[in-house]
Amino acid sequence: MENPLIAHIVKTINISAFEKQCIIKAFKSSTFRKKQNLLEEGQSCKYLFFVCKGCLRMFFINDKGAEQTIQFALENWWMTDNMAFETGKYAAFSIQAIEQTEVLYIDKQSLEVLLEEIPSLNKYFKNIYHRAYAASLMRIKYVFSMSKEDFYDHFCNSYPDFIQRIPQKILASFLGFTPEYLSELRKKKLTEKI
Amino acid sequence: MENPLIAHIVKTINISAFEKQCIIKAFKSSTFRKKQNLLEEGQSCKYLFFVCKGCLRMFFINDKGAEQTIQFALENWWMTDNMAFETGKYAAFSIQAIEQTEVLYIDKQSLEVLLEEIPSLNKYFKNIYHRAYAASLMRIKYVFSMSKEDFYDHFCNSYPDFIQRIPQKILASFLGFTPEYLSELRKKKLTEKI
DNA sequence: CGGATCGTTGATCAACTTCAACGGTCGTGG
DNA sequence: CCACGACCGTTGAAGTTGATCAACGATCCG
Repeated sequence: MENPLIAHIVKTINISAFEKQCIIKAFKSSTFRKKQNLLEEGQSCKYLFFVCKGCLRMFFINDKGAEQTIQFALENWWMTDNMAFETGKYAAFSIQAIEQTEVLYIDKQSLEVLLEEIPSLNKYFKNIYHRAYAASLMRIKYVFSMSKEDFYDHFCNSYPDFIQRIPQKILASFLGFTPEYLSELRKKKLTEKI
Repeated sequence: MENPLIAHIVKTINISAFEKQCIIKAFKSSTFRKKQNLLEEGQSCKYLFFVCKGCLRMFFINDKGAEQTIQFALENWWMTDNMAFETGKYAAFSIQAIEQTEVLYIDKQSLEVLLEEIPSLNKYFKNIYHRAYAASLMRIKYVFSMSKEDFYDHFCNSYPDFIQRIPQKILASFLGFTPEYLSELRKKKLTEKI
């Protein structure tokens, strides 16, 4: 029975059994229940999280006082406030469990030690960030090129099973519109289908 | 007189004189004139570009046939269609010079060889993508939390000298609205200042 | 059972787009 | 070097999209 993080790492780089042990030792594990915060906006961001099971979301409070979700992390995704984790400054975002979620986590100093011990991990993380960056640009592309309605359709088609797992309020804020408007769209889809 | 790429790399990692030579040899240089394309949407994306001087933009054609700019690359920035460069699939974006621009560029195979020769470059690129990813998330944050007017103000305040360099049409599409509306905003700012 | 939160509905309103038209400027070919 | 065409920025009128606000029923959780 292997650690999901190790399983994920060996998809991109080769590591020895000893290195696997180093990695396993460097991470701690924890479970968060629904709605529990892993990080709060304005606090310092100590950890980098890897989702083994469950689902996280990253959000911030906008000028109207509403929670604005900006991304999700499912199984095998990394999540932290990258800027804050790296620089030691205060977090611009909060991270919260959407459902009960098991994570592995590591602090910055331990991560640096680990990267010294296993330099090839730099390649692994290079790939992780590379993909995350590319995905993020595609997201910007979609935001700008689609109407809110099309954006909703596109999301439903791309992640049909995932929309079942998240409250509509959160989905609405992720897509960039109000829960009321989402409600209207859903109604429209229903009448269209009949 | 040092190569700007080398100067940029040594800010994050230490490399030997020999390694510097390897890097210099691996890249080719080229100059593109204003409006010239470095990459076209739908074609294969062969190169990764590093801007030595000038300015590039990445854009795509939206469903209304208009060019939608999604990011810029100034001096010391990397740019390519990451997804297409990595996977070998067709580019989702075009890349164009906004002004006369000098770049260094490398193809995927040469880059892979170089990364084998100088593994510490993985760390350098890890940092590049990490920062690009974080910046991209901040951009999404701004898009969602600000009105178009505030977004425009924010951009003007953040890059006061850069707005002089780009046509308004391109700036409007980058900010996600029409040139007509940008024109209205500009007029409004002028009357407000008096 | 009771309170809080969530999704829904409808009316009103503001932000932004669309379209068409005009003057200015830039670059290109003669 | 001039003249022409193409493109760019601007204006204003009319039209859409999506936000806001308030109110109600449903559901979840303690």
